[in-house]
Amino acid sequence: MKERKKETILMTSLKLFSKNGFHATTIPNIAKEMKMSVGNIYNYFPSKNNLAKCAIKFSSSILASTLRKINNKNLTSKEKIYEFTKSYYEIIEISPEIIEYFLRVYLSNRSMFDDENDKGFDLAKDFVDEVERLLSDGINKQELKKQNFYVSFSIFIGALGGLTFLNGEKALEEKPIQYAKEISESIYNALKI
Amino acid sequence: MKERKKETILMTSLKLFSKNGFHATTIPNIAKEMKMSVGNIYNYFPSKNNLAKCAIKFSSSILASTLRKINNKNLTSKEKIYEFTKSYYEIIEISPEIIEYFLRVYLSNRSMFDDENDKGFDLAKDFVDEVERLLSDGINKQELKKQNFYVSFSIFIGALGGLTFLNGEKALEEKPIQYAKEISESIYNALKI
Amino acid sequence: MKERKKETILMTSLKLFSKNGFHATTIPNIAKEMKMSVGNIYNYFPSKNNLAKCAIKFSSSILASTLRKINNKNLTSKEKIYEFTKSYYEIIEISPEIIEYFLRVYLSNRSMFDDENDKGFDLAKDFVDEVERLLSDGINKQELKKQNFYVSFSIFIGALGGLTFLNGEKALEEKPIQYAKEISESIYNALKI
Amino acid sequence: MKERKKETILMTSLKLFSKNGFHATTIPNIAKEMKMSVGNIYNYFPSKNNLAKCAIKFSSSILASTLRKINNKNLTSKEKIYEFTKSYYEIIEISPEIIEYFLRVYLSNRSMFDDENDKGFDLAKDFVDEVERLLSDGINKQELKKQNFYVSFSIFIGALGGLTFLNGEKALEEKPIQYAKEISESIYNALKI
DNA sequence: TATGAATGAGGCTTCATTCAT
DNA sequence: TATGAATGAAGCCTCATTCAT
Repeated sequence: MKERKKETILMTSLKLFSKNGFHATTIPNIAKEMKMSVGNIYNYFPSKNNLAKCAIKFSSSILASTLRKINNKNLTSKEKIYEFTKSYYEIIEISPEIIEYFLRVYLSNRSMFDDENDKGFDLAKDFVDEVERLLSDGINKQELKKQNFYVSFSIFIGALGGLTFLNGEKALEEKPIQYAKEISESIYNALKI
Repeated sequence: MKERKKETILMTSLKLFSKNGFHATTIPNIAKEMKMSVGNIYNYFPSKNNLAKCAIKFSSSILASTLRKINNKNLTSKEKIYEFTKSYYEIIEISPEIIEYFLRVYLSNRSMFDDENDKGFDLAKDFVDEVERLLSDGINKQELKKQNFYVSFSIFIGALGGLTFLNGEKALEEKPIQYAKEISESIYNALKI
Repeated sequence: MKERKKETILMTSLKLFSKNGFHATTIPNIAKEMKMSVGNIYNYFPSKNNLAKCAIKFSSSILASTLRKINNKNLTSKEKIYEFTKSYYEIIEISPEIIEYFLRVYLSNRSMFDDENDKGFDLAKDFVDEVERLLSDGINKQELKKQNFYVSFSIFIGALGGLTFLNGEKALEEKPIQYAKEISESIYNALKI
Repeated sequence: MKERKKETILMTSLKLFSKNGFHATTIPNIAKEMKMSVGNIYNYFPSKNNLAKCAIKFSSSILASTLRKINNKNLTSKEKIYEFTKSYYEIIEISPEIIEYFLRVYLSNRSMFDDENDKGFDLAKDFVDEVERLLSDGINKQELKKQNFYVSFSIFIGALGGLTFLNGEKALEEKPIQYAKEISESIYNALKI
């Protein structure tokens, strides 16, 4: 149950951080949202920074496991890209904070996450590894073009993030998921052999 | 000369904001970097928020004019995409702050930029308009696929930004510009008819 | 057994207070050191302040009884001074907290110990009384000079404390007890007729 | 004038620290006492700890220079001890905080003053050096007994401090300075050949 | 225009103490 | 008795902004 409450705090923080940004979210904000006292949060997390770091780990692990499940299916690369794109925008619909968090907090506070234990980007390593698996698998199956991993990664994840950004800007006319088919096809075209 | 000094302040702020983030950059930091007094900055910009907003306008105008020049050339869409990709990563090499600023400041502080006068994303309208011009021009010339603008925008700008992110993470082995050819081809493949 | 546990808490507090100071020692610190719960400490002592006050009483009573035993012996004043000096530095070697406590906690938090019941210094009254007994006894036996009690007290106890201070500063080359002979002789010379 | 204000802050802090102890004195307390804003104090001293450390340096330098002047006079050791005792209790009468500070703050927060730059006790080095000069000078002139420096230091400074303590406890019937003659004679007797 | 000292609200964090179990 | 999660007041410190010079 202690673990349970820790997770609740994490989810609430994730939500507020992703809605308002790291600096604009105060510990009292989080406490109030949870109807919990300020001090008690510190019984679960030693600092606001640590809370933000755990949130990164948490949300990147969701993305990683989502993609892992897809990678484990017996699908073509094209299908996998589509499946992940769909899942990604489903997450945005249900728990937008999981993805928004990267844009709002991680991107702009990277240095905050660097310390002797974690190397910043490593926090998302599991997810990056799964992307690599998807890509190298497609290359092996001669479905995808053999090209620099960073380029493919940028195309794939950059495109997904780009639409997320536009969604956050309220620039889209439809919900992101409506664009899933179209965007995943474009991504596929960029990566295919 | 007043205009001249205003611009110096802007450039310095842009540099510091993009290096350290908006909240981690203080007005005294900026003043010190310029060997100017804190108070005097307020003779040129009414607030720190306003400074950040002007910085957005400034840096998006650079991107916009860069792309405008390319659009005005007599080139195929493929060439234009390549040209802009190159320019984009050249900017990153010479003045990374112009691009980093979006990642560090704009993305995570959007609400800050919303007020009665500016609608946030509108700050980058000029640039978005040029992207649209590039794309619709390609469609007209039957070089690019006719598809939802937001999807194409996400692919194009998302991919460029994705690599910038990886560069910021020190995840790349080469300078971003080394990937320009490869990434612009992928983008083209994603968008072509 | 309740009394027994109470004493254990007291000893632990005394140790931590004297090692780290009153404010730097928290109730959770004490609880953890004892493998006891925070709340349970409050079943034995009503407050942290009270704990500190009891610790003073406890440690001054040790000094008082040590000196009382010496006073009850059939010794010259010179011998008594030497005996007490030795005992004092033995205590420092075995349980430095008993003496350090005065320096770390009592001296700098006197006001804390003043309330309607106790008058601060009175906490050490037993000990002060024994010092007085030693001195007046020496005067009666025409061994010690008849002089103002506070002056003699300052010389005697001040000198012992001075060396304790230097020991705490790690300024001494030997253990305090090595200086016992020399220092007690000096004290005697200061007080003798 | 900036230096002047810095000194005023120092004196005020010294006064409050010595009256109430380090932890019981808050920065707002100090600010209020000076009719100054909290933030402004930080324009002069980077932290509360640093303020306390500067106060140590300041007050030990006063003691050091007082004793240095006496050492430079052509006096017997007995006279020097008397002179310094008098000065010491004069300081207590006029600016008790200078001496009380050691008892209230330094003694009980030593570890606070230890860092890579200052070694705690070194803060008082100037003063300790002057005491050594007084003593070795007396030994050379065959007025004082050749004995361990730490022992003599403890007798001399311990005795002075002992009476200060009693004064702080309001245990004395007269002002400390009334005891100067008597106490300096006892000290001399302890140290003489 | 330029300076930089001054202000004070507000954020993070700590910890004595309580209380439900 | 014993536990330890929960409370919330209070402290240190930062920094955007102002203003007297």
